[in-house]
Amino acid sequence: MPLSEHTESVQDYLKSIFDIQREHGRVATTMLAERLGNSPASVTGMIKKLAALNLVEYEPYQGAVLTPAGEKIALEVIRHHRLIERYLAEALGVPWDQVHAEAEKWEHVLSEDLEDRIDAVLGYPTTDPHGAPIPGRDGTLPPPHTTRLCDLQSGQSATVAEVSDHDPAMLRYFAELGLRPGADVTVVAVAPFGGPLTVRLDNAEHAVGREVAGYVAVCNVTSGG
Amino acid sequence: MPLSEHTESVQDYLKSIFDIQREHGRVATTMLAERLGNSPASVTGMIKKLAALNLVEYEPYQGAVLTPAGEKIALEVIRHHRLIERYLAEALGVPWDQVHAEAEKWEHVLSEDLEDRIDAVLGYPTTDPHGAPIPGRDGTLPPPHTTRLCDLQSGQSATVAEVSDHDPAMLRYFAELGLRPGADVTVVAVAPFGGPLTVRLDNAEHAVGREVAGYVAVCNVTSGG
DNA sequence: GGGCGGTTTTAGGAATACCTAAATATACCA
DNA sequence: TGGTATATTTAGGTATTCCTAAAACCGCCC
Ligand SMILES: [Mn+2]
Ligand SMILES: [Mn+2]
Ligand SMILES: [Mn+2]
Ligand SMILES: [Mn+2]
Repeated sequence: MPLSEHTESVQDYLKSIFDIQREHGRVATTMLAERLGNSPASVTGMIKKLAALNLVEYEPYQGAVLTPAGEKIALEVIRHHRLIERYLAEALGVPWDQVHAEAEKWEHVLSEDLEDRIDAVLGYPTTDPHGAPIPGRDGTLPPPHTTRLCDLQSGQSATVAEVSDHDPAMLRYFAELGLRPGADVTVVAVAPFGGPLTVRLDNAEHAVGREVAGYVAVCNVTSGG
Repeated sequence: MPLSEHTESVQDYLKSIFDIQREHGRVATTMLAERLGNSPASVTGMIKKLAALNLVEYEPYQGAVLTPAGEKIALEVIRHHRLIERYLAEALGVPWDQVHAEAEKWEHVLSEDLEDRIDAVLGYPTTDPHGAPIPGRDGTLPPPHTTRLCDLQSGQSATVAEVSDHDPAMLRYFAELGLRPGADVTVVAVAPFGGPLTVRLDNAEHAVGREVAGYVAVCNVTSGG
């Protein structure tokens, strides 16, 4: 059963449910409604439909969880999305703050054959331009990163692993700072009372808000040096 | 007003109306219904909607004709379609009997920005892989070819200009024969009573049915030699 | 343990784009 | 010029996916 067995709407719901579930466990109606920009009432209706299709398990008032079948489709859509983002950035030079919007549309009409061709042309990449992992053809996906830039303490260094890709303006800001996946970052100072972090990137120092730093995942954390 | 102002359905209707209008003038309900695979009743309904949007002129029982606004959108969709076909064939190696189906889906979600990037990467091509002209950004399109392979007489040579792209099996047949845009073809013999043509391509001779030869447009016709 | 606020579902409806069956207009032919 | 076959439209319906407003539920706090 290829993706095209399901409507674009169903694909988008499953994708969002997957994302929320990763972060929060069971998916509440309102949270899903906010993410999708639909009314809670509409979301209830669609969740019931997904449950009837055996794509989610649903208990009224208790939220929804993906079934294995639903998760498989979600991962397939996410694979399309991230492969396309990577392709647009690499092969067509689309700026990284624009690839998301383009992929959002294309992901639903990509054939499996074209998916494979794109994968091959790119040399079977494992991450999208924002550092997010691309699910394998078999639906495998590494666990999410656990450490964020805002979790680091003064003096610690790390490698940028992934940045949030939903706000184009924030992505342009990240690009300005040099805050891209693979970049080395050092936390020079952490202001108290939830204040900004001072970080060093490419030998330049920048003050960044605590909240923004929460949208950056890091790995390879080392202390001092 | 970008393409996305109109539904995919509207885009497909306008494209088909444009195609039919080129060949037959005023577009009859039934012919459009056949092309789209919809019932005539549905087509009547949509034509009335298009007329309300000022995209076609419509006289009940007399068929429809595109307005300038409708034609502009049709040409825009066709430009997307043919650029995408070309891109898929050239950049991703999609076989020429498969590009049509893929482009049919992608054409509706292509942004103007990505359209420009693809155009540039391809070096501003003027035809798709089947020889059909790609409308310019400004909506210009050369007049259709007037001579078909089946119109040639014994002894005449010509250059293949364009082949029909709607039947993948026929495209594979054309590829086998070497009947691709730009190829030189000579008509060696024409059987009487609507019989087959014998044609020479790449120094090999083939008998092809009169009907199939009607799906091949030619140019640069020369007699004898 | 009752009440209250926020969450969620139900009820009722709108828009889009299809369909089949029946009615009607057109065009052609005798 | 009437009659009929064909093309087209109208009438009535279905499926999808969204909406707002109102009702129902859940959990927390006093
Ligand atoms: Mn896929
Ligand atoms: Mn991304
Ligand atoms: Mn365009
Ligand atoms: Mn083509």
